[in-house]
Amino acid sequence: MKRKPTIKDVAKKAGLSVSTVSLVLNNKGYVSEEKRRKVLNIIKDLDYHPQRSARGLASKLSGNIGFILTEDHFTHSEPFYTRIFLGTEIEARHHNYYVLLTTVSKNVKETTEVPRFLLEHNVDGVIIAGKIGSSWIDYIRERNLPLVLIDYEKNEKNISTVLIDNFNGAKKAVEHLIGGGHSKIGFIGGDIEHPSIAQRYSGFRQTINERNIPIEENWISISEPETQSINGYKAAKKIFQNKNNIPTALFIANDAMALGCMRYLKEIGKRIPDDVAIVGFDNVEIGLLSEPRLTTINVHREEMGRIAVKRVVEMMKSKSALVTKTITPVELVVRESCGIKTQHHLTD
Amino acid sequence: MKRKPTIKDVAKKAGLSVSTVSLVLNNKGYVSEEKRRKVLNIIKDLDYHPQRSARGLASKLSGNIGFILTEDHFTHSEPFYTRIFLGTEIEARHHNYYVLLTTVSKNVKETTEVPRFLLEHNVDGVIIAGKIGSSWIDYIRERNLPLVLIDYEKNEKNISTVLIDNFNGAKKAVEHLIGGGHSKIGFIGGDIEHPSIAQRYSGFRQTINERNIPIEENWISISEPETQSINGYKAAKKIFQNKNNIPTALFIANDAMALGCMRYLKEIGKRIPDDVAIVGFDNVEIGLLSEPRLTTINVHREEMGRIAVKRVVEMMKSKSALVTKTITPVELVVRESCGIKTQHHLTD
DNA sequence: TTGAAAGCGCTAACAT
DNA sequence: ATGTTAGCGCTTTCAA
Repeated sequence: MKRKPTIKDVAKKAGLSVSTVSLVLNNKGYVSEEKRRKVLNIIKDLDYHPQRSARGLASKLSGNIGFILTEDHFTHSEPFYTRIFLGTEIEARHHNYYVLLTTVSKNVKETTEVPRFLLEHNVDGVIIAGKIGSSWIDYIRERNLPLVLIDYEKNEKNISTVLIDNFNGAKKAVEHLIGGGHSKIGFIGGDIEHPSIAQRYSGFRQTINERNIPIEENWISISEPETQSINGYKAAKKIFQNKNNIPTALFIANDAMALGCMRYLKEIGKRIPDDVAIVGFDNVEIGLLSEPRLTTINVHREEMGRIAVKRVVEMMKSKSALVTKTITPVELVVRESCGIKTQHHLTD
Repeated sequence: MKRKPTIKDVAKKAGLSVSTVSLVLNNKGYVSEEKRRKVLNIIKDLDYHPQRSARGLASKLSGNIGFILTEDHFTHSEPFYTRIFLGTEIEARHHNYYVLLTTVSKNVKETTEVPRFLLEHNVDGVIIAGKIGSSWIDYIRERNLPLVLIDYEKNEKNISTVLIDNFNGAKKAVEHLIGGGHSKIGFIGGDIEHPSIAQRYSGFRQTINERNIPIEENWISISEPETQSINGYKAAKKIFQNKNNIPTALFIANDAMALGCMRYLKEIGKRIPDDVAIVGFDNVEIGLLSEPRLTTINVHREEMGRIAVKRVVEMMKSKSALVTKTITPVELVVRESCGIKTQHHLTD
């Protein structure tokens, strides 16, 4: 078995110095077109690939991007965040970076809890997805690492973010229901502390107001602690306990809760969408398997991951830490749970 | 901002040589208990963490484990494999390794397609989850990298594997149905080329035979190309097209297909479990949200990931590439889709 | 535009 | 049991 070629081998074969080869490798400095080509060819011939650790040691850069997720997010909202993660991996590949994923608890507790890639200076930038404790954000910023948040923001902190157009998503959902003839519309939110949920809620209220539809506070649930299916179930239970005053439609802040809610409604004999129309948010895969299939708001999760990587890479290249805020668009995906046919029927 | 401490700083402060510190760091050689303690304390004081790339360069080891998934697996069977991946991450942490995840197409096509971590010698071992082309397996073995397969095996290749006890899982599922009084039991398999599916199928047949129940081939579908929900849907359609000869129960080789099948059955007005009882396999999270909730066979996905890491680490430490085959147990999880109550009711 | 040489932080002989 | 020293493969001044 032959040894892996090194930059020396390339240099020797090219009759050039190691440093010239290095310049070609990194697209730096000035190298004549002729020699550049020559080097490139030899690299291909030898199937040479520079070794990460050597580069890292010499350049002080790891070539890695850290991706942090809170444990509960990874465990519960799995399909939502894994898709984002997949996006980061794909995009990172294009920029020749690796993504190191790790999960952490909500807040920094002790050093032993800090991701190793931070302790070992093994990442050049960090992406955090979802709601997370401020302590983490501070920790990373203190270390002067480029940081991008996905689906979360802290206004007071001035950090680059990649967000969802939650407000307009909510607007589209509610307008769709109104367009379908509904005027008794409720809302289930879950953890209202999460900016995304708060925005969806505000989109809901504002749209209802704009259309001069009275808001019935009893049909609104924003006190659940989380946004999982069970919270949707419980919220629905509360809303429907007063049998004389129930909504005919619900806009629910995410699909997981929408599914939980549907389950409860079926248990008490409500038909969906005939008795209660439902629109969710996120467009997770499960919505296609539910009965009826879920009308929802599509979120470009993979794309969000990709954008986050682009931002981090920008920040890493130019140290001018220009703070950006990218809002990704959303679309209504009409299926059966809303009971409304539309001309703008999007495919799944 | 102060410089990150290096091994030299530790050595100096301890009044010892760098090599002694290095020995302590790696638990190698002989260092007196006294000095060892001293070094350890100083490391803690300084909050010193050895730098990966320096270690990598000097030791020829990257400290990374590669995790390869085929694209379709990541995209379609998301919840199944992400949980395995999570397990690898957790276990890797204990051994001080990072896991680099990448997706590839089913077979090696060209060099540009080869995961960078292989090209750049950036992993010390590899884990592959799910069915994958032989070409990938060969590629990795040629490079002499420790390799462990999860939920897949190639008998002729002699590779370490972490598998599911598919046969007994199928047995448990079928026996549960028989115990519930069913004698007209069908099977939906999907991609029968996958060893796991083949084993579940064989468990099905053997159990039925043991109980002297006639097998009706029309109730068996093993010709679908994949194992996704749509395949379950289509398979059910075929099985139920002859209205005069239909089963009262189905054992379905995975939950995704079980859900697809349930959807079809509902469309044609069959009640579950009253008309058709269903048992799936895998215990994916969605099964809890279905209507009725899915009876299934639980697979320890996270644990499988952890075991795979343990095996790879063993192989990396001792070059004695002892081939191991670990079969992880499964349990029946009784919910509503089978219509059978049991004393051994497991929690979710 | 190219080359020589120092050195990144660590490990691993080897010497003591 | 501990220290000395030579690299690991690359990037990066600095000189030419």
